Amino acid sequence: MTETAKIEGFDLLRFLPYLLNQAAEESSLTFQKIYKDRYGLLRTEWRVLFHLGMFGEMTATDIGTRGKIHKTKVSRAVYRLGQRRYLKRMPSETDRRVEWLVLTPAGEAVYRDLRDTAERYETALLEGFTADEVAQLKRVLRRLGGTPDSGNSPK
Amino acid sequence: MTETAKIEGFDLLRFLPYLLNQAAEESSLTFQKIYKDRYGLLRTEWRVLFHLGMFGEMTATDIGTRGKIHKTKVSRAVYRLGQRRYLKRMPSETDRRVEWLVLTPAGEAVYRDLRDTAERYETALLEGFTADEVAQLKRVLRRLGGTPDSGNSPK
DNA sequence: GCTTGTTAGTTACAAAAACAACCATTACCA
DNA sequence: TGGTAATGGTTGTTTTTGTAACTAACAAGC
Repeated sequence: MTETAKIEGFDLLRFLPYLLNQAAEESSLTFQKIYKDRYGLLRTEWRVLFHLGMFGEMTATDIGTRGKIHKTKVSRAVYRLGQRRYLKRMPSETDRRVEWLVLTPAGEAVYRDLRDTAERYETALLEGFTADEVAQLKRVLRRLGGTPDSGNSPK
Repeated sequence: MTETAKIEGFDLLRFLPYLLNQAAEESSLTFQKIYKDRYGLLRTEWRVLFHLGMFGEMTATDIGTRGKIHKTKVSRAVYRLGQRRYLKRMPSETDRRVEWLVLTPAGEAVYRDLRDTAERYETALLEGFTADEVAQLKRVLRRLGGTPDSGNSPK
């Protein structure tokens, strides 16, 4: 790597959004290979699947709100997951615009496999950091990302 | 938000790659509006510009390696930055495949403006965290993202 | 009931990214 | 040398995404 040093009082390598991107890129590229190679899933599809696996029945809008995923992305992911028979759609009895989404047994199996893999992957990723560092990192990231503190938040 | 609770021992909201993504997404979407509205830059273009502003002369490959940006993305970003006269290309004397890239005065001006904006943005983003938290966050992120410790690293 | 406004979700089209194939050069090495 | 591999960079094609506009259903006020 050839380059001329050119120091000014700003270092891209310490610029937070840059660091966040690099770290996010690195960690999701690695994990992406797994769900893509193993099940042919796209990033959004994986995210939708995980939401359903974790929370059970949800509507498309619920998923979008929770995961900050745009509704068109959710819509297309749901469509593809449906085609692969990883989820089924159940029309709501009370509102005909709404469909409840729920994983099929096949979808559940994929979810469990990926969830376990994710857990192992995270463990590997965090090897070498102390429990304190990890806890603090996650706390800070949650605040930065605007993630609700815990499982439930009202609309 | 309607949902059935379905607790199993894994929480997507605590899954590190997920948190990283949310935080990265949040922070770069906000900043994206600035460089897009103000200069019509694309994300990759902004990143390339910043690299050049920070390190001075570099080749396309250098930028790709440093920033983990695929070479086709770099190539197209360089092309567009060239069209806008934000950078100029200088053929290498020793290797006719290589071109050195360097910002024009116009490019420098854009860089300085965006850099300063970025600095203010980061300050706002990190308001409410202690200096210690920030330092530790960045240290951890650098390690996760495989970012070289400081400005210079040999090939 | 009927008009107006919202909400859930899909679809169409344009912009951007991923992927692969491709020159032109330079490096390696028998 | 000369032939093969590797490198720097660009271009073409296919996937994904982003943005807007749209349909269908519900809600609210009069």
